Amino acid sequence: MKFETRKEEIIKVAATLFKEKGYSAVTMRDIAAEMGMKAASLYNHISSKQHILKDIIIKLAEEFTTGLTQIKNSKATSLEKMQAIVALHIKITSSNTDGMASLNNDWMHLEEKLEYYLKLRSDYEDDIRVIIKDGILKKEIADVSVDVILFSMLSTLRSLYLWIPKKDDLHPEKLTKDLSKVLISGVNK
Amino acid sequence: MKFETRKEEIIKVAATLFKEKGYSAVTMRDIAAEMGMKAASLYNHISSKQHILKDIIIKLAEEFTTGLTQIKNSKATSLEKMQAIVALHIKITSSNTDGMASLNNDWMHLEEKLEYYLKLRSDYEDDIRVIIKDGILKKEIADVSVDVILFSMLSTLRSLYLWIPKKDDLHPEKLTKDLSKVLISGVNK
DNA sequence: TAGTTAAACTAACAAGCGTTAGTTAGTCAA
DNA sequence: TTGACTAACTAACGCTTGTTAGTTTAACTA
Repeated sequence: MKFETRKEEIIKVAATLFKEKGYSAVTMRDIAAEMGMKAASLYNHISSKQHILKDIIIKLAEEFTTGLTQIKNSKATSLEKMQAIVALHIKITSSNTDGMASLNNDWMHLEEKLEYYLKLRSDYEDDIRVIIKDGILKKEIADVSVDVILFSMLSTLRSLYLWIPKKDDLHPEKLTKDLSKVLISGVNK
Repeated sequence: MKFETRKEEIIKVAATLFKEKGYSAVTMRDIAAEMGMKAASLYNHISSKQHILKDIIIKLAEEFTTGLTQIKNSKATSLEKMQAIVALHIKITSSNTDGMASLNNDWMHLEEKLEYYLKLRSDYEDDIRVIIKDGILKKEIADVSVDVILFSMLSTLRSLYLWIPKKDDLHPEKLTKDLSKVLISGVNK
């Protein structure tokens, strides 16, 4: 709180409200009220509502891209890379669950940056697809449809923002271990 | 198309638009334009925008409740019940992918029916939790955290609406088999 | 102390919102 | 042919939206 600029405070408050009701249902007056000021005063710190959304989403999307690039270029096995992806999502999501809600649900309201976001996302998915394919080739991963594996894994990881805040006593390492086990080894005995 | 009432047409069109932009960002004028009429004319068939949302969401939520009740009361093993839940989600989702988007993303904009919806949802999750617990007790399911299993499974099933429309050649039985395998047996060799 | 700046304010704008009232044109049964 | 019904229309309502302009207040800086 201490060293946060007023702009960062507004973005954080906005992200919380966006998570609850979605970008379109939140008004500048809602954000201002939560900040204890009038809507017009927000414009001393931010340039537009759209810009707030962009700041939230693009920052997170680029974090994911950076993280995955490191994993991709490491010399871990495919299964180890999968586990590292789980850890990456848990790390980023638990540091900003509110922002993750916008990333997942409000990306379509990006205007100028929409195309850029879509590129980041499809590249991200393609990179994971390559890791899975490689794992199947090296017999580390079962020969099921690549898309089914990718979809199932990403669905779970992208929903973490809904679930992590409910666990008040979060141990990222333990969650990474448990979730990796369930995603990779399944749940049957 | 033939035997659809005008009201059903409007609800279907609205669901498609809600999926693309979310309930709050879709205007009655948007829906009307897509129907080839003026916004005011919609009110000859529906009573309010809110009512359209309610029709979409509550119908689906009740379908899930009915389906799960049947599974719960069957004498299948826990693993068979899990597989039946996967099949239930695939069946309902593929019959109405657009509506599923509203169910997942716009339930918080329900007004009078919000409480009822939340009750259906939490009962639904509780019923699945019981099935998982029972499976762990009977050594059919690995002794991992019940919540991790529930969360991982439901995240994937709730995201099906995003993924099913992309597969133009959908075979529900094959998808059920593949997805059950990945969710239950995992992906490693 | 005087000048500058940061960050709040009030007031207002044009545009868009969901919805209502009243009207009109076409279709069918009596 | 008349009367009722259906489903569209135009026009407008009161309200809310994001945003701008201009002003005020208080705190630093010279």
